[in-house]
Amino acid sequence: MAQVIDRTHSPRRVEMVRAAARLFSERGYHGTSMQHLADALGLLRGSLYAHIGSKEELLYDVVDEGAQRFIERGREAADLDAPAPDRLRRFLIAHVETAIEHLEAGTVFLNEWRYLSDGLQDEVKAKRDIYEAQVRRIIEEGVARGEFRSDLDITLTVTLVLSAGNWIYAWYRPGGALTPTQIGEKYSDLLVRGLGR
Amino acid sequence: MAQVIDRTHSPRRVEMVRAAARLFSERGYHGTSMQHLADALGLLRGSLYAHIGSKEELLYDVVDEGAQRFIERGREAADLDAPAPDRLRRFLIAHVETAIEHLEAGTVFLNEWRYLSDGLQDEVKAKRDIYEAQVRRIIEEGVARGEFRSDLDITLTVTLVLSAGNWIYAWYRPGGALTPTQIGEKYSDLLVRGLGR
DNA sequence: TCGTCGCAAACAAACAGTCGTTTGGAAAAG
DNA sequence: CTTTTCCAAACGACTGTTTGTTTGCGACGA
Repeated sequence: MAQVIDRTHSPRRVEMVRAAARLFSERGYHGTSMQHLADALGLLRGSLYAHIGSKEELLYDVVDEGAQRFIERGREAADLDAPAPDRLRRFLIAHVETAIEHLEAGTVFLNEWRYLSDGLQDEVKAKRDIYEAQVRRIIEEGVARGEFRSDLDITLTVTLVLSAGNWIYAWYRPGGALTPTQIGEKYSDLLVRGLGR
Repeated sequence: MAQVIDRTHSPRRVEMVRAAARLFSERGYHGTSMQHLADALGLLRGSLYAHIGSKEELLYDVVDEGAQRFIERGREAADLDAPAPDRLRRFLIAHVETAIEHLEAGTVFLNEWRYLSDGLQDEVKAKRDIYEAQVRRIIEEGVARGEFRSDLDITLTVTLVLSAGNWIYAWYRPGGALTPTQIGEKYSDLLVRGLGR
């Protein structure tokens, strides 16, 4: 019987989602057992089910929380009343800041979402599409207003921007030389002006 | 007893590595069981151990094979006697072509290498560093010769190039509108000239 | 202040399977 | 006849989840 559990944000549940984010990001979803989770919280395996319905529900919570944060921070930048290069700059800064403030949840969002069952995957994809549309809007309007080159392949340009942002998880480690803001700044400069002289 | 198995490239073993690449890329390393592998090959679980020493050995083979291919194709481009922008262009084309020709092994290389035990991880990291150094050389020489901007943050620039290349796995699906060569071309143009006019 | 009720949280134990791996012997190949 | 390949069976450990029961605590009326 697929037990449905209180969607409340009880302190204990929040604690579980946070522990899950850490473990899933370190060991992967399939590499993390309910035993690992229970150990991290000082409980027995079975006791977790007083707070959650299933392991997958926990994965979904982590992934969805990550997606939600990106959408909200991204919209602020995309909705700005400013030239496209500025909006792109603000967008990238927001992205890098968000990614780094929530490294663990973000890592799970990018690497483990595909282990969700089909229905839940669709919900995640929908949010990912919303985020991508924000970038696309910035690029398209930049081209329309003559702030970006008119010969851009829009789709590939959007992909390049997202590549830069999402690959953060593969290399950034806390305590690096650059602040999140600096990384965002430099990326947008690099993207807008290019490597050439 | 940690059985060590013939490192030969017997046909049956090659077939296993290929099946492992497919399954690991689809279901992840921990999400793939020896049972899945055996089913794919029409064997029983235990029979696999006539050809391999362990599941992890299989993962290492897939990952290492992927890394090797990138290094070899990358060197051809990095060693060219040509202006840096041209070498970068050739490098990106080679990268995208390699990635797409071996989508499955490449996906495993990027997503699953972290599940290797420490010793094997180090070997993979060493090869990854070799590849990164190839990009770095192109960028540094481009700056030194005045072909790229002199105010580049070299490390971050290298990271951006690798981001573009590695994120391929997240979005490319066979049968897309662009050929691997076109993707490489457009990426290098975008990176060198930037989005701005 | 006391007893006791209700309730959520956690335990203890078990469910039916699956995990990666090893072993001994049969079949197949050369 | 030797060597490789595979099966059949088992190893002990672990999987996610469910169950019945116990624990501790706040609210309650007297």
